Amino acid sequence: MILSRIILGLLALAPMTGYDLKRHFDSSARHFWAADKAQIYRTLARLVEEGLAEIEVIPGAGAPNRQLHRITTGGRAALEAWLRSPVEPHADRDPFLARMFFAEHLSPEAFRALLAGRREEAEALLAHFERLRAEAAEATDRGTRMRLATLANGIAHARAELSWLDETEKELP
Amino acid sequence: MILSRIILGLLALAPMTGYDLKRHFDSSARHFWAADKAQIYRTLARLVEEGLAEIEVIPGAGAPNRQLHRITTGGRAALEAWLRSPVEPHADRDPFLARMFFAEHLSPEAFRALLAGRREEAEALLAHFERLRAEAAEATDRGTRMRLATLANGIAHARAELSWLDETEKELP
DNA sequence: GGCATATAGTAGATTTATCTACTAGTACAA
DNA sequence: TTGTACTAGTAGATAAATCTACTATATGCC
Repeated sequence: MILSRIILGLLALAPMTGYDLKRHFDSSARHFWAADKAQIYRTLARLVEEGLAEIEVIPGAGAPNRQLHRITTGGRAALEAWLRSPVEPHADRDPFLARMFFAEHLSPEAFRALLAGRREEAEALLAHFERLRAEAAEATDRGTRMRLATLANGIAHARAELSWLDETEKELP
Repeated sequence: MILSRIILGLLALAPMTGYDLKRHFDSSARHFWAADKAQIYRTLARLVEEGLAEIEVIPGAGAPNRQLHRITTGGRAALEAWLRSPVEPHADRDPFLARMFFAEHLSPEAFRALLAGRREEAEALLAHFERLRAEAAEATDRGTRMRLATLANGIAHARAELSWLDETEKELP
């Protein structure tokens, strides 16, 4: 499963709790992967079972314990093996484009609203990405520069989407 | 399920067999939805159960019968209700970007190969889209123009990906 | 004081999607 | 004549993802 390898990759950056991971998936990893909370915890449990990660329980004074997950040597090996394996086929599923494809069944107003909603989303996404990029310090090491390049990919696509919206709104008023 | 509504949309264009639908998902609908053959047939069966589509069996002379699926009045209503409902949240999952994010664990050669593979894919996709666009006659009706705009979206993103690759290969040789 | 939000995690069910392996005939080419 | 690819569909298992609903505590706000 790809999710398990992404989690290993994140744990290789720093030991984390399930909650920490969820925050990563909602911010820095948002442009390439989404993960449900339940799925993250389940996957972590499996990684521990397989010996690819281990748990250090940090007792919360009163508060619930934190289970800090740390990648093991075996985990690092599994991560690297995955990175060297053939890239999984990728087929995007975009509910907006699906609607666009059949939008002839919509009234002109409803159609314009559809495009407006997409624009709002794309703008929010672009703002999110640019905030992330601004937060990042200058890229010194190769790892950071690669993560920034991944972010640049999200920015490029968000901008492409906005340009396409400009054109489309002109073409199909 | 979104897939069922997309299938209704395609059936609204013309009555089709499961096989015909599969071909659509692999060509004209490829930039926004992928569907497994088994999933298509299962979904068709459900649509018939729900009265949203009906089957006309076309006996094959010797060859297996074709089950032509035709959208019903109820099916058209369901399609339009879906189009008017709020757009489903969309979170893309891109295995390539996931690897890119952790590519510091790769050797420089393996990293270059990763980018080269992505470039090949993007070029093939762009060629596929441009072939589709060339095949299409001039857009006269609104429906065709909307489908062409959907295609233009795919083209815009394929081009954005190629530009990003150009930059990234310069930035991270 | 009461409420919302963030932290941290668990449990179970259901829905979707994918994988594998079949049947069966047609068309075409080496 | 054997093999490959295409058309058309079925069956069952497994994997992955999502939804819903819980338990707790801490922190800050009005």
